[in-house]
This record gives sequence, structure tokens and C-alpha cells, in this order.
Amino acid sequence: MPSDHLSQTFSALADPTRRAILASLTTGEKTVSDLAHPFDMSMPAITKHLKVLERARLIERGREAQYRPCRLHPEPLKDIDTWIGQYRKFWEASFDRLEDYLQELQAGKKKGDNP
Amino acid sequence: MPSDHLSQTFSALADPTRRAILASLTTGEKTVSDLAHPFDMSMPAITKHLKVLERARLIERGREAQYRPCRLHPEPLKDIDTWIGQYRKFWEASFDRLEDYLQELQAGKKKGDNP
DNA sequence: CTATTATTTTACCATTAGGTTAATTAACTA
DNA sequence: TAGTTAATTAACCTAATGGTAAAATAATAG
Repeated sequence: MPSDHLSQTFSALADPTRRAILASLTTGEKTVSDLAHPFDMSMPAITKHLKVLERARLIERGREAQYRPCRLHPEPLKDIDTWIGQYRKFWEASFDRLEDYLQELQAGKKKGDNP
Repeated sequence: MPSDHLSQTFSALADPTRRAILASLTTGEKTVSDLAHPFDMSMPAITKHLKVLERARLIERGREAQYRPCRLHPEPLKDIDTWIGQYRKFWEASFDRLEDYLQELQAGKKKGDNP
């Protein structure tokens, strides 16, 4: 639970229940009970998961009558996407011989890259 | 520490030391001492971080004399990239009015009960 | 006001995570 | 052979996580 933004996001995503909640929110706003329904888990457990998601800013919450509707807030996912960008070259097409590539990098003789 | 693949990867990435280790490995293979050097942390702590990264298959390890060199294994990052793909539409250009979009989704076919 | 529904808060518990120091194993070197 | 360097294991500590059940809040309905 380091307080930096990226750690908080990754750690929020490291739980399957929370990822399922996010997935469920891709079809629109949901109440806590709605979100809880698919899970064999107490309400307080769901409340806690929602708190984690909210602190990570992956969801936002409103108030409508006695409901506290949740909706997706995708920005932190965008940050993760950006972070992961620095590694994308390591799995993309031309680098299927990663070991050789890394060895080259290490040797410091990295010049002609593959197409 | 749920055992599903994605949770393991996210949880491995949720620590800044481990992300720094991965970043350090983008320039090639490193020994444990090499990796430990930038951190104000004991060797056993680094060993533990490496174990987490290895279990998540984010690194691979070899043996060379008394060294156990580490190298990047990017596949799990690719999986995360794929997972995040389902959310990409929520932050891309045309969806800068996300709230409206989600509200639409929720209403299904605009059965207006909105204020 | 009372009752009901939705959600959160308050303890509480077991397990895991991230760190430490001290001891151990593995391989090289003089 | 003994000594040094590289890394791991063992034992331990503290704090955080993910769950529970029971009580407390909040808003609506009768």
C-alpha cells in the first residue's frame, strides 16, 4: 500500500472481485447492491472493495435517494496503459528473439534495430 | 495473493521497488547485486522481490558461476495490456463525455427517467 | 412516528506482505 | 585448504488485506 498513484492502481486491480466490479461498471452506473449481487460475499466486503477502488480513483460515487451509485472512472487505467507502453516493444513482433536483443543491449552494441 | 494469473501480475506490479527492478532490466540482464544496488534495502528484501517477480513470470533467472542473473520476461505485461484493452474505449477521444455515455448505456434505449 | 431498504461503520480475526538480522549454501580464488 | 563474494534461507516483527457479524446511518414508504 505505498501511496504513489501507480502502486495504488495496480494494487486495486490485483483482486479479481474488484476487476469484476469494474467490468460490471462498463455497462453503466450500478448501485452497491447491484454490484454485490453476483458475489458470494457480505455487503461490508463489497463496501470495502468499493472503497479501495474509490481511493484508487477507478470509480466515482454519487448519491441518489438511499442509493450510492458507482460509475467507472477510467483515467488511472490510462496511466497504467502509458506505463506499460515502455515495455510494449519487448513483446511486439520484431522482438521475438528477446534474449538476443537484451544481450545486445547489455553488450552496448545496439545499432541496427529490426524493422 | 489470489492465484489467478492476472491478479498475480497486478500484485507484483503494485510495488515501486519491483517496478524499478523491471525498468532496470529493460537495458539487459542484471545480477541480484546489480539490481539491489540502487535501493536502500537489504539483500534478502531484494531476493524476496525477485521471487515475487519470478512467480509472476515477469522475470526469468539463470545461473552463471556464483551469480543468478535476471532477465525480463514481458509476456504477463502483454496479458495486462490485453486486459486493459476492454477499457481503452472509455478514455479515447470520442468518449470525453463519459458520464453521458454511461448514462445512455444504463438507460439502454433512452427510457427517460432522468431529471 | 414506525418500519423498511440500502449502505456503512465498528470491532474482530486469519493470512499475507514487506522488511529486518543472523545463519547457510554455492562458487570462485589465493 | 581456507577465505571471500553472491545469494538464499530461517526466524522474526509489524502493518495491511480480505473477510466476517452485528450495530449504526440515511433515506424512503406507510
